[in-house]
Amino acid sequence: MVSIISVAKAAGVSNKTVSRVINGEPHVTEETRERVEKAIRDLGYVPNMAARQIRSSRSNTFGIITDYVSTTPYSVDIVRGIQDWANANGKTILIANTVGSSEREATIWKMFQSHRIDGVLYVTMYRRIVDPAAGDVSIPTVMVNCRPQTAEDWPSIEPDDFQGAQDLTRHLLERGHRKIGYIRLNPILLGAELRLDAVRQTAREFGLADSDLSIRLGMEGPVGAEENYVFAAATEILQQRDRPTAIMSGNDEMAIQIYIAAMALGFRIPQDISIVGFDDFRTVSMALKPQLTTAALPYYDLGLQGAEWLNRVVAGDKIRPSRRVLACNLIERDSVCSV
Amino acid sequence: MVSIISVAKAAGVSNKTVSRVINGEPHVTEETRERVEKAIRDLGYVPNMAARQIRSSRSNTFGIITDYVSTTPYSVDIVRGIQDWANANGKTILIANTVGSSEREATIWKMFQSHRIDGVLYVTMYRRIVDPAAGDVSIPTVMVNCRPQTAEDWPSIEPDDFQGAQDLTRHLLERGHRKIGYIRLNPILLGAELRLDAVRQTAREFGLADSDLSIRLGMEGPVGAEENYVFAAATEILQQRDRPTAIMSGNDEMAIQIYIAAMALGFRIPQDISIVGFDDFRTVSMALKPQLTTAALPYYDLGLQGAEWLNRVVAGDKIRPSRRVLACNLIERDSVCSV
DNA sequence: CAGTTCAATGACAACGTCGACAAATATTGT
DNA sequence: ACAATATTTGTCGACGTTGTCATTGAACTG
Repeated sequence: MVSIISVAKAAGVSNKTVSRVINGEPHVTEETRERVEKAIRDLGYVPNMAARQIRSSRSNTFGIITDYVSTTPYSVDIVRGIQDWANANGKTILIANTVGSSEREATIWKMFQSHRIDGVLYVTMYRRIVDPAAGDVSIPTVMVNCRPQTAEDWPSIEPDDFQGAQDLTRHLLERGHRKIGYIRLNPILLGAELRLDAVRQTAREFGLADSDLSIRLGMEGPVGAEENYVFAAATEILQQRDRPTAIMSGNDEMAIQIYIAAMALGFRIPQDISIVGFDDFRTVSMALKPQLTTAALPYYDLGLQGAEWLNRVVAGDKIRPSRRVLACNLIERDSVCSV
Repeated sequence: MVSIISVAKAAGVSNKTVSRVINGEPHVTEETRERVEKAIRDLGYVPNMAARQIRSSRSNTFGIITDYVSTTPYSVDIVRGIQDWANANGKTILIANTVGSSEREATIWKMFQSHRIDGVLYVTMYRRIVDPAAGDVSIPTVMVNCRPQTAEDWPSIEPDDFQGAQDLTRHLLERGHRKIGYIRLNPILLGAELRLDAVRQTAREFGLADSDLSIRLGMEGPVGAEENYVFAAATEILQQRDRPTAIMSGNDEMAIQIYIAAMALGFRIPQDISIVGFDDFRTVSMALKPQLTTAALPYYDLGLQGAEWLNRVVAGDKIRPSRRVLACNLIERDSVCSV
C-alpha cells in the first residue's frame, strides 16, 4: 500500500513535509506543495485513518446504536440525518443494532470502545424510554427519539408529539368538526399518551364535552406482534347514531384501515368523513386516495441536530438544556374538509 | 487509554504474552492466562482496532454504498442482512449514501480507501443497472440488488422478479381466474419488464389470449417524483364490460389505491375482485384489510448472502457463477379467492 | 557586516499491536 | 546426570502518521 513515505520519496522531500501538505499546515513553499500534490495524485495516495487515529488518539468517528430498524420504515431518516451531518463534517459513522438484546448491546459498546469512538448516538426507531448500558463505559452520548430512564444522564432530543396532535386537533376543530373519533396508538409507545392528552386538552379548549370524543384503542401488545383492532374500532365509531365527522388516527399506517372501513360502509372521504394521520409516513400518506393530512415526525432533523449536539458534547461544551424537542409539522393534504 | 502495555505491567508479564492471551494463541500456561485475564477485566482493557489494522494491514471492515435509503423503506432489510452477517463474523461495517450524486460517490470511495476497507457491497434500494465508480479503485466489490452495466466486472446478487411474478400469476390462474388486470410498475425499474414478461408468458401457458390481460401503466417518471396513474387505471379496468376477476399490482404500495378504487365502485375484496401485490412491504401488505397476498422480495437474504459472498471474494476465492438470483416467495394472505 | 529573526524543511520518537526470533525454563530419554 | 527436546515467555522492530525539536538558509536590523 502506498504510504506517506512513498509519496515523500517520489516528491524528494521528507515525510513530515508531505504530512504538512496533507493537513494544509503553513510553512511549505508553493513550489514544494505542488510537487508533493503531484506525487500524491500520481501514486493515488490516500491517508490511512487507522494510523492517524493511533497517533492522535481521536478517531473522528461517531457510533449509532439503534434498536430495531424496520418497525416504522421512515424512521431510518434519523440515520440519514446523522449521516448527512457526519458527511458534511468529516466524521465517520459506525452503526449497530441491538435487536432488543441487551447482551448484544453490551457487545456493541465493547466494539465501539475498540474503535475508540468519540461519541455515541443512542437512537430508537419509535419514541420510548430506555436504559442504555453506557454506564460502565464513559463515552459521551446523545439520545435521539428516546430518553434515559434515570435522571439526566445524557441529553436527549425528541419529537413534540403533544404539539403535533394539538395542531391536528385544532386543524379539525377550526374546520367545524364537533364530534371527533380518535383511534389510539399502542399505549406502550411514549407518544401515545402525549397525543391523547393533546387531543383531549385541545378539544376541551374548544368547548367540546368528553362525550364528543370517541376514543378507541387501535393496537396493543409488544411492538412487532401487536393485536390490531383498528378496522373494528373504526367500523364501530362510524356506525354510532351520532357519528363523528372526523377520525384521527394514531398513525398513518392505521389510517389505511380506517379508510377501508369507511369505504366499506359507503362513506366518501373527505365529504362524509374527514381523516387525519400522524407521522407522515409517505409511502402510506401519499399513496392513499385522497392523500392523507397528517403531522410529520421530524426524523431527519432529529438525526441532524442530534449529531451536531453530540459533536458539541464531545468537544467539551457543557450544554444546559438537557432535553430538546422538535416540532411535528402539519402536512395538509386532501383527507379533511370543513363541515 | 489503557493499552496492552498497562495490562502487561499489571499482570507482571510481557506485552507479547498479553497479546497471546487476547488472541487465544497456544503456549500460555493456564495460570498465566488467568492472571492476564484478570488484569484485562480489572483495567477494562479493550483492544485497539486501529493499531491492529496498522499492524496487519487488514481492516476487517466492509463498506456499504447505497443510493437512496427511503424510497422503498423495507429495502433497508438488505442492510440489516449485511449487518447481521458482519456481526456474526466479527466484521465492521461502514455505510455511506451517494444520494444519487456521482461526486459524492467518488468521495465515498476515497473514504473507503482511507479506512483500508477490505471489500465493498454496492447496494441499490430498487433493482437497477448501475455503473459503480469503483474502476479506478481496486477494492473487491459485490453488487446487491443491482447489476453492473459493463460486462461482468463484479459478481451480483439479485431478486428473481420473473419467478415471483410467475408464481403470483399461476396462483391466480390455478384458482380459476381467466381475465386478469395488471397495473405495471414504473418501467424504469429493472423489475418492471421482468414481471410483465412473466405475467404474459404464464398467462399464455395457461391458454389465455392477449385480450384476457388488461395491462396498464401505474406509474412513470423519475424515482421519487413519479406520476401516479394507479387509481385511474384500476377504476378504468374495473369498469370494463367484461371486467377481470383479479388485478395484479406492480407493488404493494400501488395496491392501496387499487383497494380504494375497487371499494369506491362497491366491489368487495376478494369476493368480487381478487388483488395481489408484490414486494411484501409489510407495513402495507399487513395493514390492508383483507391482508394482501403478495410475493416477498428477499431483501434480508440478499444482504446476508451478499456479505458472505463478498467475504469469499476478499479471501481470494475465484467464484464462478457471476450472477446469482434469489427467489421471491409467495405469501398467501386473504386478498385472493377462487372463481 | 555581525547579529537576530523567521520561514522552510528534516530527524526522530511515539502511538498500540503483533510477527519473527531469541531466551529461559520444564520435560523427556538414555 | 546430561544432553536433547518441548514448552513458555520475552525482546525488538515495523506498520503509517504526526508532534517535538533541530537544522538550514535567507531576510531583516542597526
